[in-house]
Amino acid sequence: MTSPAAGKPIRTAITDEDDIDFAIIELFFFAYRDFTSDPDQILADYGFGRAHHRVLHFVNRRPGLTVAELLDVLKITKQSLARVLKQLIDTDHIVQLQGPRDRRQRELYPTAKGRALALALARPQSRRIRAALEDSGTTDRASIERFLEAMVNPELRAQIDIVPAQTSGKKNGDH
Amino acid sequence: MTSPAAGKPIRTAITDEDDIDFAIIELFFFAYRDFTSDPDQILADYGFGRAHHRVLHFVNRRPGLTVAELLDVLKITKQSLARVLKQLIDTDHIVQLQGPRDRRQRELYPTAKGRALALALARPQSRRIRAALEDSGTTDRASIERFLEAMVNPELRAQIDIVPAQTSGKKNGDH
DNA sequence: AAATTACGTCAACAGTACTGACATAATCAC
DNA sequence: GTGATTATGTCAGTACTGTTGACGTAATTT
Repeated sequence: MTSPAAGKPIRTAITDEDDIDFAIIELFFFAYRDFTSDPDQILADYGFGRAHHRVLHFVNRRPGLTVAELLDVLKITKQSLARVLKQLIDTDHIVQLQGPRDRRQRELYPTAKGRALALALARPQSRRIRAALEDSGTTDRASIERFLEAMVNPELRAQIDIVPAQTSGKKNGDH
Repeated sequence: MTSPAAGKPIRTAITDEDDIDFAIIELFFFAYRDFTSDPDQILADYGFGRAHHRVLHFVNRRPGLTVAELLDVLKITKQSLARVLKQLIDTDHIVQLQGPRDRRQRELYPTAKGRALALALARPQSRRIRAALEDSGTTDRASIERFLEAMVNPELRAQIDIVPAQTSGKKNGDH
């Protein structure tokens, strides 16, 4: 059962005593696991995966963003993006337009089909969030947003605020 | 640039107007992206990936859990687990003991080495959480925990509470 | 004119997940 | 006890998503 040189088993659970916040680390894992599982059934119907979902989401959120910008947001490589982007273009969920200023750039836009799919994918996730806010008795929605935003690397927070506005109470409307 | 039958580009950003909570959907993506990137450098030094991290985490959190229980927590298949678990056992981070009641079962325990690695991996994540709580001015830590827990599928919330306790309230030594 | 940039693509590979099948040992039900 | 079920391990094959490095083309910048 145990190999000869194996260390001895530790039978006590690791806890927060080591000044490590295992509680939230674990909650984050469970929450994200179930959060991302929501759209999986829908995606499977299209033969798509989570990578397609992410691309579709950001193209809908920031229509006209370039390939380079998308790579920067997703933090993946060109080759990883190429495959899923090509599929989304071939299936007419996304179209590319030549950049107006710089004709080397490809601005990415959703089609009506792509927008509809993005909405369908977001719907169950949004329902989950809404229910969680209610079930947890959260009165101050902005506090959740502030926490999540603070979890993001400071130098990357700029990516978040690129979006239109109307996030929470006011949020963008004033800074 | 656009194929003949391509749909027309939609140039307006998708927003919360559709009653979809894109703000938190997106924040969750960014937060988790950076949260999971913390341990990557350490893992790379060992030739491990995120799957190893998750296994190591839960074996340290619930020493003596069986393979079946671990599969249920991680929501992956036996074959997916087999490879990473084998590596962790071969490198003496985890040991298996025959189940006392049911000898078919394999109880999983961390070794001192495995515990040390789990702590090292959790440290930067915990730092990020602590900083986020402070930076966001969160006074009610429990409210964040309640929200995250409410994001988990109700039937799976039992998995969370298996752990020792001292989740919220005052934690342990009330620091 | 030369260097750089934005994008696309090719080849090769790694990590993590899946399904389905099969084997073994132990336990449970009758 | 015999048979069914359970817990685990393993084999084979596959899919998706990610990586690096190299190369080509068109457009822009210097």
